[in-house]
Amino acid sequence: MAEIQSLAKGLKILNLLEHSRNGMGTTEIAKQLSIDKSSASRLLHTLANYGFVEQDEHSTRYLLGPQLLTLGQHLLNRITLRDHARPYLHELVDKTGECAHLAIQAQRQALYIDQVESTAALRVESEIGTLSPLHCTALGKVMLAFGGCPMHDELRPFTHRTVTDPSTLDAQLSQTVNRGYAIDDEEYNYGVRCVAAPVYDHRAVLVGAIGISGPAGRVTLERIDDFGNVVKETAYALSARLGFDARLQLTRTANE
Amino acid sequence: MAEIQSLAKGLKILNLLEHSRNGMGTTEIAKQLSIDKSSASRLLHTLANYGFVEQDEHSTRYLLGPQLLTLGQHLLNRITLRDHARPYLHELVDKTGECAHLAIQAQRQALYIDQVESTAALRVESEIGTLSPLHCTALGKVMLAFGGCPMHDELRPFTHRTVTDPSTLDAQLSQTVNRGYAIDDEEYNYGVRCVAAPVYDHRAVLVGAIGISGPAGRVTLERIDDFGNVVKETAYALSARLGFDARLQLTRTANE
DNA sequence: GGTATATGTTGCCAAAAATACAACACTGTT
DNA sequence: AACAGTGTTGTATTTTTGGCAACATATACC
Repeated sequence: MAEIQSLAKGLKILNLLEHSRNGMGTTEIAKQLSIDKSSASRLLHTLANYGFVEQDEHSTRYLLGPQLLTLGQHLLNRITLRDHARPYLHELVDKTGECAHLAIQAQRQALYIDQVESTAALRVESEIGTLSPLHCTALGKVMLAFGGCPMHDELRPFTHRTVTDPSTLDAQLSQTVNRGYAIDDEEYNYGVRCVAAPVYDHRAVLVGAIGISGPAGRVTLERIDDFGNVVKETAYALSARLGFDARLQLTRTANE
Repeated sequence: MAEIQSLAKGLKILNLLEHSRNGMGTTEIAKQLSIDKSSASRLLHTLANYGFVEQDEHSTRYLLGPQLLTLGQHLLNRITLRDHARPYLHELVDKTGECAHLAIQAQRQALYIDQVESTAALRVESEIGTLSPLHCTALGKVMLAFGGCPMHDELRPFTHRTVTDPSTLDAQLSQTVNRGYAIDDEEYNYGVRCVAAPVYDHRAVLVGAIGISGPAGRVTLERIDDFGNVVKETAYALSARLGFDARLQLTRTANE
């Protein structure tokens, strides 16, 4: 496949500048990319003409420019969580063979807003648009554990495994935070186990959760941690797609 | 000044894609930029390789890519002004009930870098990342009046109230300096009035502006001076937070 | 269903643009 | 004052790019 090399060089410069705290000089950039100073200089001028980089006040070091903000923000406004999440739900189905779901928090419950069915699965009715309780579903527990919103409602039982004791639930939630994914072990529906992980946006705010659910016969307790890690990684990739930067979360939680 | 033309073409493609709702095809892009289909195709492939654009699922139309989000977000992280300003924007919303904005000067325009919406407000699309002209917005007039950077561009009209006469604008700017805040009286958008005031840093250098904007029905001409004083005081408090000392400014202006 | 129109991608060679090298201007340092 | 470092500009050479065409694929129209 043909690549326009000078365009590629310009884009490489932008990627380089991303990782430098205080900008970079022409010579420094040229060395990193193994190109001549003069080429770097001209590439930088072009990038600057279009606002993709800008020079520091002393007209020496180059920084990322405001045009990137403009374009990036534009992107955010037009793409909804659901559109973004869909390919990742498919990825989950491909990797686990189970049904995948996307939910957001609404009305102190988990609102299912998308679903991708596994090909081999029995035909189940779509759960999109349904609300589920937070304390006994994997998607709901993610919101409790990572959303910072405590559970005040009564812990209504749905199966004999449903956790109804607040302190037991608290223990489960901190465990959830530690391992990065939540588990529902037949706590809402008999014979169904679920795993879910958090999705963050560009402000490091929890915006939803994705997860899988399947029959206890296939989603066994032996395999559930493997599933959990797959879900966790996929959710992380989706978050990155939404502009989430793990470092942001660190500073945010540090402030709280 | 030398420009790397193929890089420029790639950047132009990104700018084109910003203004298209559902992406654009190779041929369409080629026509807009008066280049050959084949060139457009190769440029797009290069942009796609680096994540600056991506193809729609049907492998046809091109959209802006996630890398722009990553880079744009990175840029935001750099700007500590934004972090400092946030509580003051909330304060403005609390005191006035209107939307509050923070902007900096970039490319001879006002770059919106943060926004806090009033609770009662209709849900408006975020303006973060957008560039606005200086001569007909309150935030922009602040930069002209207090930034010491004269206006040389043409005064393009946006509404019938937009000031297009240089000497009228000059009079407005000195009035702005005297009272300490700038007003936009439906000069950019019909039905919207804005008020803004300058933010200085520890060196007494203008670093940005904060302000509010709201429907002319609520931000009336009778109340606008009250709003102006609130904005001015809040901006002053933020400046103090950034280490600004009013005495510094006096010595600075005396030296010039 | 079959033809016609439009779109996206790939080879090839001439033509044009980017590069390397050097020279130059400028800054801060020893 | 000489020096080392940086950033920019001129010019010839060489590489890359871009136009043209063919090809493959998708979409519209009888």
